[in-house]
Amino acid sequence: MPKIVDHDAYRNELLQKYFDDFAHRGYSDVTMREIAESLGVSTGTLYHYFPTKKSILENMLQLASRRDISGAIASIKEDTPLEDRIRAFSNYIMEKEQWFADIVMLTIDYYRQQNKEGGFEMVKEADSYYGNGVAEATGLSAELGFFFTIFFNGLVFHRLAFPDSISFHDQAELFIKVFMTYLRAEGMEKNLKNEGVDSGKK
Amino acid sequence: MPKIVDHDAYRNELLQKYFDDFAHRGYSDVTMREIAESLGVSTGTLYHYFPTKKSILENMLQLASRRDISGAIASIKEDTPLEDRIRAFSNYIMEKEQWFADIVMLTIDYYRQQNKEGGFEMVKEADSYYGNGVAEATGLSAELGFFFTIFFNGLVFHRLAFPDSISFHDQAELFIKVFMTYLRAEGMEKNLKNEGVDSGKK
Amino acid sequence: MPKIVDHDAYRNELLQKYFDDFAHRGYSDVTMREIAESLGVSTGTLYHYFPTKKSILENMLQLASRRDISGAIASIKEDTPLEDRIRAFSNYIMEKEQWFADIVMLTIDYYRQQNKEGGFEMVKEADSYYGNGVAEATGLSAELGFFFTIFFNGLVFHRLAFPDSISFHDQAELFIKVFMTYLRAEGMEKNLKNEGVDSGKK
Amino acid sequence: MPKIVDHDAYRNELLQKYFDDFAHRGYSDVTMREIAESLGVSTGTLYHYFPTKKSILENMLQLASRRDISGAIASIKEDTPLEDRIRAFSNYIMEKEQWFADIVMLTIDYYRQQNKEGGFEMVKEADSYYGNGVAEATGLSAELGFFFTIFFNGLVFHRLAFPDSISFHDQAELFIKVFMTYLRAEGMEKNLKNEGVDSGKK
DNA sequence: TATGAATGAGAATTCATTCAT
DNA sequence: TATGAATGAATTCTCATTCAT
Repeated sequence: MPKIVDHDAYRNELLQKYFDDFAHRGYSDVTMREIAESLGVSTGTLYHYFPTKKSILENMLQLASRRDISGAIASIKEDTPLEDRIRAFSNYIMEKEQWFADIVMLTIDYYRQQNKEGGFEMVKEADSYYGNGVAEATGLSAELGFFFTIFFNGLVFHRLAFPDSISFHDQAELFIKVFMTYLRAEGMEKNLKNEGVDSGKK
Repeated sequence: MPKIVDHDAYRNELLQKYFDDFAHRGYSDVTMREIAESLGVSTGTLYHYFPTKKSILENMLQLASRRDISGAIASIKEDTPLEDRIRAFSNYIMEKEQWFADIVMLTIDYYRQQNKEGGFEMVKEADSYYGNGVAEATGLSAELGFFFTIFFNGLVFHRLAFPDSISFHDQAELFIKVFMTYLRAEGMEKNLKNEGVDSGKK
Repeated sequence: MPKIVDHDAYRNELLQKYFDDFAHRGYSDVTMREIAESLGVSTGTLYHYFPTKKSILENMLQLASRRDISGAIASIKEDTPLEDRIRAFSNYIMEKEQWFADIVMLTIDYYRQQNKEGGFEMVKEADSYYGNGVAEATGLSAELGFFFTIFFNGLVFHRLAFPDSISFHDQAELFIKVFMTYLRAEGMEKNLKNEGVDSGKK
Repeated sequence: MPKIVDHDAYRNELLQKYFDDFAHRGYSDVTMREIAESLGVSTGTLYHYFPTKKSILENMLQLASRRDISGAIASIKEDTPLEDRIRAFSNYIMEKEQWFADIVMLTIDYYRQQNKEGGFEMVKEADSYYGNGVAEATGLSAELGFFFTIFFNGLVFHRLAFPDSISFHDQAELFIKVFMTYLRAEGMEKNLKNEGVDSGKK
């Protein structure tokens, strides 16, 4: 019998190990040799787990979007007011800002590969992470869930491009203030999927 | 003297012609030969105008950020209420969505090159486009100008990655509603740099 | 003891199963993994039976040349006139044309490997199949045996390269006509090794 | 203006220079790097003239089949008896035996590539060299032209595989004897396209 | 015996750049 | 200025072979 290896587990391990470098350097600027070396395996072994370079990007994004949702949701405690939930999300993103920036960059790489001849389909399931996941975890409507996601993706992107330009914390707090003002003005009920959450505020 | 004018004008013409392909395919996936062919010149000629591939990216982003600001500002009429100004900006971005998506993508490429050994400095002036330009054109504070910019960059990015996910118009209108609600609640004065613009309320 | 019988029998089975693919694709274009997969064994097992890829080619040709001769000779009935014997050979080759084409191709591969550093010796015994075997089975002189063989190898080769060019049957019949005309003209006796076979033609 | 090079002439020069090695080592066993080195150019330059490795094989065979016919025909003098013409052909092949062996081997390579996915069409025009060209140059019928060609291809192949087995000269003379016997017996007229050639003997 | 994970040298091909014309 | 032939290091991917289990 051959060496016993949990193929899938090892694949994920490799993906996570190289996630950061891959995103920062960019799909096209990273070489299979470098990836292999960095992971401490031979190129042959790398190809044993990933048939093509593309498949690494594909699997990375898939893995990321899954961990993404679960991680964010886990950071939210039950039975807390809406503002706290939103702030919890915001803090979660701030803490993992680099990681979210990685996802933004890999998404661009993915988009570009997708448009190539022989490219692959966009990972539809990643879309749920953008918006629906947020909505679910906060109790907001899907539209507002996307609103939230869009802003924070924009924030992550902006700070990636211009690190010295703005403060994450300040813009995030501004967002929360603006957002909460709107929700209160409009009346919470309309914007919440689940009645009773954070209501009754005079 | 006329030579120099021609030279620069021709450079810009080349940059604009290939801008879209460059952004969509990505810095690393576009070859100098392809650029040359697409522009109808030889590689030798291309190198005559741009000493390296990097310099094309550099000049492209520079050109983009300049046209960006001027175009947006030009679309705003004087003496209009704040909401109209904001909507004018939003509409401008919607109409040129593809162009803004290109800038987002090229910015990522630029960021990545910047981090490389021998990479170049980030174009500082591009930052003004993000935020300060908006603030200036609308009369908002710099902080709110960035707030605006961040959201719309997020929106452009999101729709780039997930074209079928959300509507530009709907999310933009939602933003305007949220934003205006906040401005009205907080009192316009605090958020405007220039008194007297869009005032007279009450 | 029974192990060894199994071992060799299994080896031959593997060789025969993959003979055709090997010849058609070519020694260098076939991979050990493909061979293994096609045979339903692991690469490890394949290496258990054949220490190197070269050894597969070697054993294949050896096996082929043996079966070749025996098969052809078996197809010839005793005490038949020379023309019938020759035609029997011709028919045998026509029926197994693909098989003979395989041998032609593998022989080229073999020749090329032989010329390499570390290459192997030509299987001398295969030569007997070309010519001597035919001579023996038909009662012709060695020289005419080779003459026969040469023509039919040429025919197989030509049809391999240009399948739509000529008919096997027509050219074979032409050969027999030409050949028999010559034998009759020259006098059979001179061209036959064994007197008495197909004689009495006073 | 760029360096002035006669593209096609240089291509042919490269093809002829490497013809022999290519055939002997085999399509799959020769590397582009080796070809380039052997030709004294860089791999980049090699690719400048041949977009793929396949295209080298393709062009080589095409070039060969053309030179083949013209060379053979040129060696035949006008107004000579048929037997002399045939012998002239035979001598021509004997002198260039190595070269014909090369073509046989390359043809096999070609056939194998042709059968691959993405393979190319067989060079139809090469078929004319086999048979029709001979017929034309000797005045024989097409069928007998192919008969001739088939035998000599077989002879070349056989001597390639088993160099010590038979003599080219002996088998060639045997062929001529057999062939001429048949032609005389059948009556020349039937086998000649052009009346009057080499007839009326005795 | 049998398996298939692991290896790493080497394959075909690409590409930014140079430079003779 | 303009051309495109030439370069060669670097890229993705392959594959015969080994070996721990």
